[in-house]
Amino acid sequence: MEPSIDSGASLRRGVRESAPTLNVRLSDADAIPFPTRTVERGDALYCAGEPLRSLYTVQSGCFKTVATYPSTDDDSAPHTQVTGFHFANETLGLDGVCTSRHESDAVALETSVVRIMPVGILEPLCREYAAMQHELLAIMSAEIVRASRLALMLGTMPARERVAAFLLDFSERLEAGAASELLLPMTRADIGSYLGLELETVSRMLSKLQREGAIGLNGRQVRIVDRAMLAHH
Amino acid sequence: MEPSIDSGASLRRGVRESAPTLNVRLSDADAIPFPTRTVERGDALYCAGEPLRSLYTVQSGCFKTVATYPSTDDDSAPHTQVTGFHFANETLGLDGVCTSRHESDAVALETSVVRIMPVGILEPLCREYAAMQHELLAIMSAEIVRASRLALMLGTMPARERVAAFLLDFSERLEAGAASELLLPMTRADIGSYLGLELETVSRMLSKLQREGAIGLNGRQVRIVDRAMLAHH
DNA sequence: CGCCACTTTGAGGCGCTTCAACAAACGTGG
DNA sequence: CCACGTTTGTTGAAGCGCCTCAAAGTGGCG
Repeated sequence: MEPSIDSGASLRRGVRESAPTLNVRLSDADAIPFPTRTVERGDALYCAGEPLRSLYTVQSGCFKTVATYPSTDDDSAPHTQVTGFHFANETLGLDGVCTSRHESDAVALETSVVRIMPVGILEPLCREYAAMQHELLAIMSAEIVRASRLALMLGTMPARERVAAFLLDFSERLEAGAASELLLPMTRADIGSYLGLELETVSRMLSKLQREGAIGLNGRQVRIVDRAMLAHH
Repeated sequence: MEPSIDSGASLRRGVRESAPTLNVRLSDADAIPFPTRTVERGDALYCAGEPLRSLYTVQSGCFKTVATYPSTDDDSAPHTQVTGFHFANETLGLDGVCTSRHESDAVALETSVVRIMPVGILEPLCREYAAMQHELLAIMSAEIVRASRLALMLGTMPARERVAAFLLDFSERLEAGAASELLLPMTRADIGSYLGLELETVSRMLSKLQREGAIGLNGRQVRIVDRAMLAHH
């Protein structure tokens, strides 16, 4: 896929069009000669603990971010969880700004291309262009909201609703926008880790949604049949 | 409490000292004549949906932020959850930057004082001072990490560990720093909502931790007796 | 073709929720 | 001041949802 000039489209849902000031935004970063990098399926774009050199915008493909947490424990297995999936036009590495080190691993779920934006260049750019600064802040804020929504889901929803919400969210974030034919790039285990469920539970809930007629299911191929049924339950 | 000049202390754990550039940071915002506001216990500093006018730094007291989420449902009760507690020197309102509207309610758990930083002033200031911009980005990044950690906890830990982790986190975030005598400003229901548990479960786990000798317990007074026992389990 | 990673489905058990009763602390008005 | 309702906290018993363990099925790829 060639890097499209998405000058009109905002980078994320909920991001406002920029102020009428100088119109240079992250979305327009195509205009800036940032290099790109290709990451093969299963390879890490970066790992937790590495010094933060750049932020990355997904050009094509898909990543998962995996947090490894020594837990409150010392010897036993550390907690680990998929904290997010990231598709085209989404930005990776934001969680590392605070410590100047990456807080999680970013692993490609398929062969993917990212645009590399060095933080040493990004921050001065944002000081120069108000719209760019505003958009970076907006992107980070959106990431806070995203993480909080995840926490809310993990804290309040039963398994069935979590899986349903995951499918809806996934379909809405696709470039096509609200497609009904999905091809999941991640395993049941990944989904389960993300949703705070076991992979067997994810599988069972998908099967149940299929029996109820809300979705069509064939391995990683999912067809959303009844959106309302997924949403209202 | 008078607004202390915490010029040396960083605003949050994990935030690096600023670069050797012009030394104007959010931490030094005392130097800027931002107004303050007092919020009585139980009152809202802001509510979800309101337009974002300012960010707020807690001077004294404590807040909870509550997310109300229409859920995937229409008629039944909406999901609601405490997404965070915020003590002195912590910043409120960051989740609203992306939509220019607050995403949650902020309610004072006790009579509290905040410093009001209008976003219309803050963004230009950050463009002028690199260190200030960097610190704002760092604070937002730290909030992403915080929310992700919460999600990780909700996704992986059993009830006992959640409560133990909550107590440790609380004690570390106190101004005194790692105090062992805590006075919880929030109810069991608040804690439960935050941890994705029922209030009865929180109460049971606290009692259990007391029986095991990890803490002393008397209503909202908690004394941390054995830190290792809380951490390593 | 045969291996391996992934998925599905079943059966049983545990952890947390739910429902319920009671105790304690608090504020309020008589 | 104490009686009173309200809010908060504790503890018990029963039930269910998800996890755990197990086994078989499926698809991709060397």
